[in-house]
Amino acid sequence: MRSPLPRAFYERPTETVARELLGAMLVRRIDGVELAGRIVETEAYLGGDDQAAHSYAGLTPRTQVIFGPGGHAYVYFIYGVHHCLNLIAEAEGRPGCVLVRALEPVSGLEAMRLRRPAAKRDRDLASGPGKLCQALGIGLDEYGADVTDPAGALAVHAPNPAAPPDVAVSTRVGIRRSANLPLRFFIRDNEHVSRK
DNA sequence: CCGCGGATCTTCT
DNA sequence: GAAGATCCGCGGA
Repeated sequence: MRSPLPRAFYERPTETVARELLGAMLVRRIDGVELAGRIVETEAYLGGDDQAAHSYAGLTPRTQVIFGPGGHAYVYFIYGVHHCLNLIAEAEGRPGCVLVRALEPVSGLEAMRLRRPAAKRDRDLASGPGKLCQALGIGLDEYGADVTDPAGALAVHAPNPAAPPDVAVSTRVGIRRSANLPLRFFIRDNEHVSRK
């Protein structure tokens, strides 16, 4: 009997949440099937003076959920093509979110392959923020979803405490502003990380 | 393996 | 108008 990580896990400093999400299991129920992947890469987007964060522009219809309580999903559409999934950190009233950048597929691989026809190998299924949303069928319908809800279609389960990941840190990928901050976390030498 | 450009929508200047 | 937390197919080495 598994249960999702509680809200208290998320309502902590964003960097801590980003680091400790490594190794956790993202579980997606869709079309009667359960898909799951281990989180192997994340990035923290902070409140305050992090100019790369969407919340830097203030509270807007799009960024509303980032200012709400922790443990909810922030999904947005980018480049007219892809969706990206974030998990909200910090308590209500304080912005902060964690971009889920890559998963190691664990179950439901057949369904993931059907959703990702461009993936030639299994390491292409979810090794990027847009790829993993496509693999798991995550879109704007999941905006605001409560990932601490055991009955929800999207949930996150605790990592195995007996196998703590070897965590590496770098600058974030694909941004221009506040680009020099060490806010990207990934599991060292994992084949499913989006890039070196 | 590496670099380049197109796709195509939302948000902000 | 333009940039953007991206991905993919193509061509060349």
